[in-house]
Amino acid sequence: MPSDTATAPNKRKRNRKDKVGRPSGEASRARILNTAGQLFAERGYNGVSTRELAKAANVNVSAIGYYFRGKKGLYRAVLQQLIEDTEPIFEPAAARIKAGVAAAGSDREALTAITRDLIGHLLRAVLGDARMRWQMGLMLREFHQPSDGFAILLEHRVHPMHDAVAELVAAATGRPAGTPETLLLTCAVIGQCMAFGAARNLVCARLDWPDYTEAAIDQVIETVTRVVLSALGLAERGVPGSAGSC
Amino acid sequence: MPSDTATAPNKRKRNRKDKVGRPSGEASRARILNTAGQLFAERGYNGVSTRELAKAANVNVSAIGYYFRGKKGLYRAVLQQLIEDTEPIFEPAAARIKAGVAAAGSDREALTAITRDLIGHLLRAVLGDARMRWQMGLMLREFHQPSDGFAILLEHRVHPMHDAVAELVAAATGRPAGTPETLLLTCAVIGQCMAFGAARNLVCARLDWPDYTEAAIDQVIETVTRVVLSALGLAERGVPGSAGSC
DNA sequence: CATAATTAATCAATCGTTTGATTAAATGGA
DNA sequence: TCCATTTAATCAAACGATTGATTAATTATG
Repeated sequence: MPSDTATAPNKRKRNRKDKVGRPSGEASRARILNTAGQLFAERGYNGVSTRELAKAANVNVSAIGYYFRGKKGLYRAVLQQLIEDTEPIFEPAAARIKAGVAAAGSDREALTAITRDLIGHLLRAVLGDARMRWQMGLMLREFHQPSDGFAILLEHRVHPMHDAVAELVAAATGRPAGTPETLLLTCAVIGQCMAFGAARNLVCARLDWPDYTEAAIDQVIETVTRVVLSALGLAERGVPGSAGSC
Repeated sequence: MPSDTATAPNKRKRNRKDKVGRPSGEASRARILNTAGQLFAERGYNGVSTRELAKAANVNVSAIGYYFRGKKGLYRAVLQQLIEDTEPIFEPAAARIKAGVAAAGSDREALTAITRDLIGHLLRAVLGDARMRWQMGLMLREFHQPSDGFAILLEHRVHPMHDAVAELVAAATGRPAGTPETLLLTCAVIGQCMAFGAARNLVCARLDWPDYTEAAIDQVIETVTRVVLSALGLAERGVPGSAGSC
């Protein structure tokens, strides 16, 4: 019988050893969580049935109710797990940007380096790493069709990252960080990266790519970096790029 | 019983009067098509049941089978209708860009004007017009999770528009239109606009907007226009913007 | 009357969820 | 050490509800 903590079966009561019953519970729970994340990301909440999910995760259907109180609870748990998993990636990234911007002052060379670092890491995460890939897919789904979990996603992942990038944008443009102009430009910068993740099929179709290869990702990063740098007025001169006709 | 044309019930057979039976068939068909488009756009194919759909369109459930041979047929018809509806918007827009670029030659003022026109029209379509809004929502869904209809969407709407914008990008950057750099930059430009449509909830949350108002759309257009112009090296000087530190 | 349009009723299949029983490991008294 | 007890985990089976689809009958119009 599931506990009232909504995230784990009854565990709290026995303090002596805390280990009774079968030992494979944690593994099954994690397997469900992982499989559900991938399937929800690629087909949506309504596109995946609990039976198919259970079969893919090699568990019995009732395990979903046992561990997560049902399908909706599982979806919420997937979002929470997503937040936890991306913590060690996003948290230090945001912190590094903030610290870098504070240290850079008005040194535009330094701001350029920070921007390059940001775009590279963001795009490699969104387009490259297999796990991060479907996690970003799930986030994109939430952005376009928010569920109950959209709020916590906004609070724990979107706002911190946007705030950090907004400081970078503010430093580059010389505007305060809270102005609508800065916020919109921040959305444009981050949106530029997300777009290449969301429209993966479209981009690959246009470029005649089978999928995002390592070399392809490098090309995307180069393009986006140029766009963002020029948008922030940080475009380096002397590089055979698209920006700067001065 | 539905006909074999997959888009209309039996009509071709009677040539004498060609008008027998009830006259409201076309209206019902159109009502289903329109309602289905909106619902599919906001909740996805699996998120809408035929019963709910029929109730929303004020028709009997069997009308879906009668007019469209079932749910899948209805979805295909929605995509085809979408293509037809957006024809008078996209076709002349793409043509105007191509003609404008050809006429502009290397006149950067003219290229700037074309770009302003493009971004303005595109964003107003994606963010403003109620009908175009959910149509774009459907297209974004297809981009992220392609169905059978993705191919014709690609052929009739994506490729023509991308080709036109690619010519503009090529003219602005001085590169050939077919190079990977040009194609990627084109994806970046169009993706920039789509991103503000896809992440509507996110943008509004960040800007503390209830929704995209007329004034809000103007601000978005201004921001995106600046980004794109600077990315194309068309940034006008003397404007208190973010680009150009020359 | 002929025909197109619409209706209610019903179909098998699948949905998410729940049940009761069973299995496997850890526990504690002898 | 042995064995009954406790607990967590897993399972097959079934629940009622809903799904997309289809049927046969009815309505309305030229």
